[in-house]
Amino acid sequence: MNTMKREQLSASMEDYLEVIYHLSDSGMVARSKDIADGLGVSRASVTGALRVLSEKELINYKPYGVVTLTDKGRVEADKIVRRHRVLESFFVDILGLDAITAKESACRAEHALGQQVIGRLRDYIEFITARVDGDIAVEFKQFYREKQVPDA
Amino acid sequence: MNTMKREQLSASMEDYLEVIYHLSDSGMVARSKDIADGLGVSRASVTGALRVLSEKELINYKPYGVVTLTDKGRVEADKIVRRHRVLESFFVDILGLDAITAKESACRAEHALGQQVIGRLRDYIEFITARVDGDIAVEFKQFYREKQVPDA
DNA sequence: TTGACAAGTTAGACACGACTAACTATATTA
DNA sequence: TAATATAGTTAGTCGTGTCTAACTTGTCAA
Repeated sequence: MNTMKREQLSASMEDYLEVIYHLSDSGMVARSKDIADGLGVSRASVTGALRVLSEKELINYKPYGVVTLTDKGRVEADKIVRRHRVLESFFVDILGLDAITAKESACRAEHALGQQVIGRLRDYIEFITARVDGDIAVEFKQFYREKQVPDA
Repeated sequence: MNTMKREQLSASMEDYLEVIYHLSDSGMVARSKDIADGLGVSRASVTGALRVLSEKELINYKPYGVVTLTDKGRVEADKIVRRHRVLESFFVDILGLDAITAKESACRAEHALGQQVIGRLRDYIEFITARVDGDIAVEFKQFYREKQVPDA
C-alpha cells in the first residue's frame, strides 16, 4: 500500500530532481558539481539536497558516490519535466514569447500549477495547433504586434 | 530618484499585500485578525509581516493601530491583483477550468510570472474573446470533453 | 467604571534552503 | 607513487516565514 506518504516535493527539491534528470538524460552521470552549476547553487547546498532526495528514495546516493534516479525518482522527475515542457510550449507556441522568457517562466511556474491545469493546457495547445481554419498563432502574433505600436 | 531599492517582494509579502488590498477594498479597515483568517495564518505571523511591509513603506502601520495601504503600497497591490485577475480569467475563460481551481492556481502562479508573460496573456484573452468567426472557448470545451471520455 | 473577552504583540522555537570556511576524499599527472 | 588540484562533505550561520504560549492592549456590556 506504499505507506501513502503525503510528502509533496518542495519547489527546490523539484528543481534538483529536474536537473539530475537532465544530466542523466544526456548520458553523463549526475555529478554534484554539475548539479550545483546547473542550479546556480553552492556545492554544499547540493549535498544537503541529495540527502533529502535520498531519504525520500528518489535518488540513489552515497557520500562521494555517483547519483542516479530511482524508479520512483524517475517517475517524479518525468512529471516535473512534462509540466515544464507543456508550459514552455504554451509560452512559445501560443503566446509567441521568446525562448528565454518562456524557459525562465516555465521554470518558475512549473511548481505552482497542478496536473489539472497542466493537462488542460496541453489539450489547449493541441486544440489550437490542430485547427485548420487559419493559423491562430500567426494571427495572434499580428494582433499583439499591432497592439504594441498602436500607430508607428 | 527614489533610492532605487531593488527589493522585490517575496511571494508571502505579496499575499499579505493582496489581502490587505481586498479588505480595504470592501470598505472595511484591514484588521490583523481578518488578514490572518484570509491567509490561514496565525495572528503572530501577521504582526511580523506588517512590520516588514511597513518598513518597505507599503502600508501605514503602528502597533495596535489600523492598517492602510500607502500610495506606493496601493500601486504594488494593484499590480498583484491585476496579475491574479488575468490568470484567473485565462483559466476560466480560455481553459474552461472551474472557478475554484482557477482561483487557487492563480493564487499560486501569480508570484511566478512576470509582467511580460501576464501582459501577453492579457492580450491573448482579448484576442481570443474578440474573435467573430466562431467561439473558440466553446469549441475547445467540446474538444476536451470528447477527449476526457473518448467513447462514452 | 470595571471586568471579561477579543485582538494584537512579543518571545522563543522550528523548518527550510541557502551560504562560507574548513576539512576530507578522489583523481590526475609528473 | 607522491604531490596537487578538484570534487564533495561537514559544521556553523543566516534569512524567511511559520508556529505556540504568554503577555498586553483595546472594547464593550453589565
